[in-house]
Amino acid sequence: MKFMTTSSGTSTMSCCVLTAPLDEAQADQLARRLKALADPVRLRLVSLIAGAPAVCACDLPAAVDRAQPTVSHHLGQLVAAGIIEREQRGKWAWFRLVPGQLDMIRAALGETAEHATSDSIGADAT
Amino acid sequence: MKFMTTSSGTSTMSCCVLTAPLDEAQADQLARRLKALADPVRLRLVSLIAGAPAVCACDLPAAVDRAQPTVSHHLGQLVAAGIIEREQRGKWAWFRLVPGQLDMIRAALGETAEHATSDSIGADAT
DNA sequence: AACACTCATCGATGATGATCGATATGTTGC
DNA sequence: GCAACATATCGATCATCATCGATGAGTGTT
Repeated sequence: MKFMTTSSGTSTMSCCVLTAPLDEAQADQLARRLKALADPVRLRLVSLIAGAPAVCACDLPAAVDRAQPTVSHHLGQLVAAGIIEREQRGKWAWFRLVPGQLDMIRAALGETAEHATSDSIGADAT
Repeated sequence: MKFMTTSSGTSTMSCCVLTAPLDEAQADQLARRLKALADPVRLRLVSLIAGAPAVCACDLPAAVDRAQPTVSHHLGQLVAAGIIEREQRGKWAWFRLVPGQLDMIRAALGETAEHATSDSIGADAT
């Protein structure tokens, strides 16, 4: 019942969902990052921020049609998840993607997986 | 405020977060799939199911250390999201990955993105 | 210093979700 | 048909979360 866990600390995320059963720590870590992305408003924020080298927070409430505190809340979640980063620039806050983070998440979801396409589904089920 | 949406019905998900700002429909769709994955128990279920051509539901409650109704609930969510599929095999239910679904999600998160790495962050911020 | 502006934090609220015991549905074997 | 088993559904509970008005903290301007 217990798997051989590798006890990955905080940022290893060994490899991917498809190669070996995730242990609890790996699953928690990946789930935390996916949860940060799994919201329509946050996805749109990420895609807006990804569209330019950096984006001013002042433009975002109108762009996603949400109140300023709501946007600030979502941006905070994305920063906490390490997906975007914040830079104060005088009166304004600018956000940009943290390079490689989205790719890490994508990689954790399956590298370039090319299995799971058998058709007989199971061998002996009485 | 309104983008030119392509009104993608149920499975288009045009391209990816990184190429153009997602409209609300695209963001909703992708968020729904990511939400289905963004839970530690479901991630472990997916990785277990991915490890074999098919997996019997009877093995899963013990494998993820949750009660049977809880596991059934999570499996239902994954099926509803189109990530796994169910097949009744006599008394047992077998689950397997739906080929290509995880890859679709990965693709929506960025194809093979290679931008967002400038350093000056914004040009004029008076 | 007083003001205007940008953005984060606080506090409240309504919605969504994870969990599991109890139960219903469906299957196998007698 | 009945007992035994596998799995889904129901109902309740507790936790998490999205949202926004009000407010606070920081910055630039006059």
